Amino acid sequence: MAAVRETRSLILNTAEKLFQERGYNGFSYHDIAAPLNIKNAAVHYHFPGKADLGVALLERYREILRVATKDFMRNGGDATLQLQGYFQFIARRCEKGGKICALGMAASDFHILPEPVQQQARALADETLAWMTRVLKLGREQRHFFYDGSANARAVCVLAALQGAEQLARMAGQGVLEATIRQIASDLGM
Amino acid sequence: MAAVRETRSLILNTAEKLFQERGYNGFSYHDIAAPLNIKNAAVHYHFPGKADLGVALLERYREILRVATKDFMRNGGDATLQLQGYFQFIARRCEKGGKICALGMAASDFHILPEPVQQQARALADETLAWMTRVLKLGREQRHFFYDGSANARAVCVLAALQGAEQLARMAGQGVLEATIRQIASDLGM
DNA sequence: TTAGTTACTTACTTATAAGTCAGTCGTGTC
DNA sequence: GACACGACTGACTTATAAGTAAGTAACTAA
Repeated sequence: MAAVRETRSLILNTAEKLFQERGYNGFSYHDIAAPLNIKNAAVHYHFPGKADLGVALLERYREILRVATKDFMRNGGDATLQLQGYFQFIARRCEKGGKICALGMAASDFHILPEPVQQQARALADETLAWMTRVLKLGREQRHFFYDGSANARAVCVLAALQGAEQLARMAGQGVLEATIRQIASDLGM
Repeated sequence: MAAVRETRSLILNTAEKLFQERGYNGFSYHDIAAPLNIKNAAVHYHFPGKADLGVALLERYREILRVATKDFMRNGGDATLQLQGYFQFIARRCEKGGKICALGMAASDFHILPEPVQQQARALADETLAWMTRVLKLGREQRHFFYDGSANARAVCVLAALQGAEQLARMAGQGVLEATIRQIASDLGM
């Protein structure tokens, strides 16, 4: 028997990878169970329905983001560092196998997600946008970034470009993501 | 009985709508057949396998784009008009029901697409990027647009931002797409 | 030492998707 | 007026996904 809660984490890891590669409808309980050498029903033991799995997935994802940005959101700090951290977070998660970050995948699968998973997806989008807006706002005040328009409109633009680039990269090559990140950074005067 | 080729077009219309709303794995032959009051098997008559349907869908989509840009690609022309046309094309296709344009959906579903459909998706991405690059290149030469960096890197950025915005708009509201379009236009000095 | 709990497995059920195939029905053709 | 053809329908098959129920092995606490 595995250590306490061990299997649950392994299931979430595997499911997250599959979700980012293939989308919510693109993997089954069997696809999760097989590489872990457990049975389909073991996954149902930890996550009775697929919606439970989806919610847990996005909750964990939000938690990672929240931990990484908590201090900045509360006390402010170096906006450049925050943004570069996010660039790395995205690049790392997408580099091998053309994965798409959970936010982008949740967005494109939005209409086929069960309602509780949609709620998580919306929360993730809201939190990410709120954080990005604050980064750009503080960054401009600190004269680290330079841009026209409201911080909010700019945040939407930057986040959209990152999400879109991850996806285009699947078809037009990994260079697309790197080129976009460089261009965004350069546009902001980083 | 329907007029010649009529049903085929209706199937493609319905499938395209479903694809843009729910993704490749998110709809079935039954979902296409039901609103047209035909049977599942009638869809198979026109498109034996789902891959045939996917290929036909993207081929038609590419054709629409090609027709709309053919003259510009050959002889040049007003870059502002081309770009504004694309903004409208995207906004119209996405406004109701949170659809995502076929390029973006193909990207996020890429790894679950049958190989022939992947080829179509790659071709669509390449063509769209080539067109966007030419628009931005000519537009700068004509002094309609102003931007830093290569036309190619900028094209990737603009296209990525549009694709990403469509998707974020599903979760964060339609305003996101409009804000992004305005911001892109403003950044280019339009 | 036994009763309970956790983390599973075995062996199903049910639903739905993709796909097949023989047959039907109207339409123009010779 | 028989015949062929295009565009379907009806009635399947097969595969796979989600989900369930009953049973079991190992540890845990009274």
